[in-house]
Amino acid sequence: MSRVLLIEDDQGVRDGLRLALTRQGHAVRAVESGEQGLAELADADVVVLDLMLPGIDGFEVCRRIRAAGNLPIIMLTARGDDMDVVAGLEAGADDYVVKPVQPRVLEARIRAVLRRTDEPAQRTDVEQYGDLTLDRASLVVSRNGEQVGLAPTELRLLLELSSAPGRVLSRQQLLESVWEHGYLGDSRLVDACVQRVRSKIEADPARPHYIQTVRGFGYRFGPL
Amino acid sequence: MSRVLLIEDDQGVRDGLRLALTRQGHAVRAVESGEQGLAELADADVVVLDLMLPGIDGFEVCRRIRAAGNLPIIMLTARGDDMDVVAGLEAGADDYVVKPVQPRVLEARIRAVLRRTDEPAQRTDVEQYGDLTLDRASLVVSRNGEQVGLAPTELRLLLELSSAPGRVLSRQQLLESVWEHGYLGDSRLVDACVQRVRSKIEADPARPHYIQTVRGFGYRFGPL
DNA sequence: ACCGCTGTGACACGACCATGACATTCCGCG
DNA sequence: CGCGGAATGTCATGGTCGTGTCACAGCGGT
Repeated sequence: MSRVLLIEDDQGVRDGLRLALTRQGHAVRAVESGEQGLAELADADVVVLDLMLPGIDGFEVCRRIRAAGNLPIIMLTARGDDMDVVAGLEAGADDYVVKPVQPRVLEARIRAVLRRTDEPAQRTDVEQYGDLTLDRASLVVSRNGEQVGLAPTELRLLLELSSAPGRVLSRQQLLESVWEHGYLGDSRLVDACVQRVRSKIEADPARPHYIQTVRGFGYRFGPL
Repeated sequence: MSRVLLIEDDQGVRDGLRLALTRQGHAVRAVESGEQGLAELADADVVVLDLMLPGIDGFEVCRRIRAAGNLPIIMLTARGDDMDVVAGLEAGADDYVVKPVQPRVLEARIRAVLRRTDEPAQRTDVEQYGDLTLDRASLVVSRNGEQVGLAPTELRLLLELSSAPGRVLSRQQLLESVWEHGYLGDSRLVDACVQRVRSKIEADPARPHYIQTVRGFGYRFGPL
């Protein structure tokens, strides 16, 4: 849905929010310091910023983000004092959320902020299958927010299989649509490619979850 | 400072907030029902909306305001349950504040919301991608404030790629849209031009940040 | 005529892929 | 219950393809 830059030094909170936001379909980049965050600004649509950071503190990070552009910022902190809220918003934050926060509340606030700042050009070519995200426009595949590097043929194979979730495609069909040369005796070609894709997107390639073998027929995509 | 429409049925809260916001320099119009509020929308820059209202309730008022335009809405309510917050934001609110609220906190949130919504006035053809600035009106491209001299074809290529950030464009597509002659066997034309643009806008052309190669498919603009 | 832009070809290099041999699993049948 | 064959998984490797890179020549404009 959108690219979230999460700056949070507590690893537990960081991982929890990353997982939750990823599940909501966001591309989350999580870093643990302000310096790292400032280096990643170009890749973000919105920043979720903890105030208590090692090194340069959250307020300073906020000011620098403001100076660099008009990227929306949601402050996330344990300090819910009125003075803190006012100071945070005056520093340029778009919203101020007090920890602990329910992920879906945070997600709703992210959406509310993006509604204001995002252009109507929303990217909607993303598909979500469990913890697998598949963007047919940018041709990016990611798992748990982690981008997966697929080779061209592997990517074409995955796209082909996922374009018909649940349907079994024979090796012959795949050879025609993915490799474009229809006839090729018996060959482990498709098998080998499927194997490579599995090794990259499956948690346990021996027990595939996304690309399943249908013995005697071919392969099928999709968690069923 | 700005015109605030306060919709709140409790007279004590209403008068208190009106006084406080007026002191901050806002022009406050305070009404006690949704019907009255909806009649006053034209004169407001931002709405502070109580959810517990007699007659039509706050959610319905919110939806009607949304339907009427994109006037920013701050929900103000005693119900701070997570579900309520999510529901309120989903209904189209820009912010959600739980009573009791310090007037200056509310004022800071009003300012934060207005900072976003007043901006569309400066809607220009200037786009910002990281440290790259792209002005589609004046056709000026600059990096870190430094103007970049691009040749006509290079500029068209960059504009084409950046008009669909994140989307992968094939060499064929680029030949058609940038060069306007569709068919041209195999040619390194696009590659060469991409290379030239990279050498001018990328900090490290060997590891491009803005124009990325998607092996086997084409090129993609924008950091992902 | 100069100069910058643009298209083209040659070359290098790395990544990828087709291939075949071998291991493993699955399934039916004795 | 075990066996055998077929289908599939796994792996290493050399060849091939895609891309980066460069130099150069035509061309058009100032």
